[in-house]
Amino acid sequence: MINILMIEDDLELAEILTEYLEQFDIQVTTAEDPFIGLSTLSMQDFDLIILDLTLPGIDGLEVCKEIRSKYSIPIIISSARHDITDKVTALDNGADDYLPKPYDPMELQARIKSLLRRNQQITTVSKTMVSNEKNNLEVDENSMTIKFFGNELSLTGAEYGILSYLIKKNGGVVSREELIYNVNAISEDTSNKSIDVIIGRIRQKLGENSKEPKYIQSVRGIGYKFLK
Amino acid sequence: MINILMIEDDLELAEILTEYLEQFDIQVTTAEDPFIGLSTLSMQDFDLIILDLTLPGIDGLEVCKEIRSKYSIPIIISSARHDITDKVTALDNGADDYLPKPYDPMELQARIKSLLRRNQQITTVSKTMVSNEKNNLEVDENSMTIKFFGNELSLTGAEYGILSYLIKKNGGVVSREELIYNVNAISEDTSNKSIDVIIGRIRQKLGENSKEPKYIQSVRGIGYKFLK
DNA sequence: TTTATATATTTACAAAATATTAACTTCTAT
DNA sequence: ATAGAAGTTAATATTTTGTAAATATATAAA
Repeated sequence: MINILMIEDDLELAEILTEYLEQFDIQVTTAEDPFIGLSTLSMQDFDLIILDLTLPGIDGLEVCKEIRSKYSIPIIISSARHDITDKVTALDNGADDYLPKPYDPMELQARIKSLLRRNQQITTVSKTMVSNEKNNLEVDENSMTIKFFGNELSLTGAEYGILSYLIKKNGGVVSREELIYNVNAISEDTSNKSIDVIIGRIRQKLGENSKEPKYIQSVRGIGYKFLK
Repeated sequence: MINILMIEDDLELAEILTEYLEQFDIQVTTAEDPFIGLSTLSMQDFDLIILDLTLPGIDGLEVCKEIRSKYSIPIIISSARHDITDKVTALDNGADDYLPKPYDPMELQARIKSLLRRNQQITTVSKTMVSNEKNNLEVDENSMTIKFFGNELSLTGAEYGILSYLIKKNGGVVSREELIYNVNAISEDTSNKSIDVIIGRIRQKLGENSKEPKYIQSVRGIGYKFLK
């Protein structure tokens, strides 16, 4: 799923494009106002920006400069201004493409694809950390690794899946069924008992004594929870 | 100094553009014939290609596909064909931009600059070694080469594609499907098993022991990741 | 408290899944 | 024709998952 931010005050056009792009698994968030657009950008992750130039309150070129000064996200300018100076200024100010209105949505889609193909570099990092005096665990979903006091644990797929699931649940109780159903590396026809076995193996790797658990605690009759 | 290869049979236009771009420290090599263009490309390093679509002997789209299957160099299509299908097909076949003739040379220059800004990055991975610290892997996307401890590795297209992809992912787990889909030199109907074989060949060239991998680690059930 | 029952933990093992490697075929370009 | 590369297949090695059985612990009933 690709996420695009569209800064465009022509809502009718925005609507048409949004619907068109949806077909290609591209989700569009529209900001009518450029300032709202900028604040949306600071709160959410997007893969690309489509920016109109004639906006209320501020010139689109300024918005473009502003975005480029903070982010390396690809920008496509979509504008009714056909002036060569506008095009050159926009491209010089950090825009990656300039599409003069009106255009065929198909061309927009093709240009988005082309730009993202080049730009599909480093994926957004998603890290979850749990740390206090007693425990210090860091889940890196990107590399599928878990660090325990700074050292990478050597976990199998099922072990990684269960431990990261418990950690992400942030202390909530998780049933065995929930684990079987949600952890990819565990097949769905696995028996509940097998979960206990995998938990045992994780505990061993954490150097945990199940009598006095510091990390994973069993919840009788249900499953397990991660101790915060 | 920027080096551009222009494949264009309208020599008058080529002459005008060449002179214009020279002002901006851009050197243009013109190939009137597409086949000569392709062989020039294989002998010299260029930063970007400007490709006309209506060429003698072969369709420009074919040339585009051909170039993209071997190189990751940016391609700007410059064409009198305004048809939306041509635009979309070109962009889908690996072109980075499509500029309908006639255009202002100034716009061409702005688009060249914008594209190169994105594309002229070099990825370097440095590792801390026992004895000394050194940058030991360096990916140069322009020349499509990878240096290992300063020496250029002799990699085939598929090997370069996979290794550079893994490195760019910065330690993120990459599935076999993702590699098949995203690495140009690998055809899309390749079986997953073949990826393992190519990985094996890369490992051999890196002098890696798969039991104790320093560079490429397999991620059971998914694919591989590059060790940071 | 004692006993019975349910549940959890641990250990050992077999089956299944997956990765690695080598040898071979096909394809492409020269 | 030849060489090099990509891709396939099959044999081998390895790892992981899941199960079963033995043991330990907790809960509830007598």
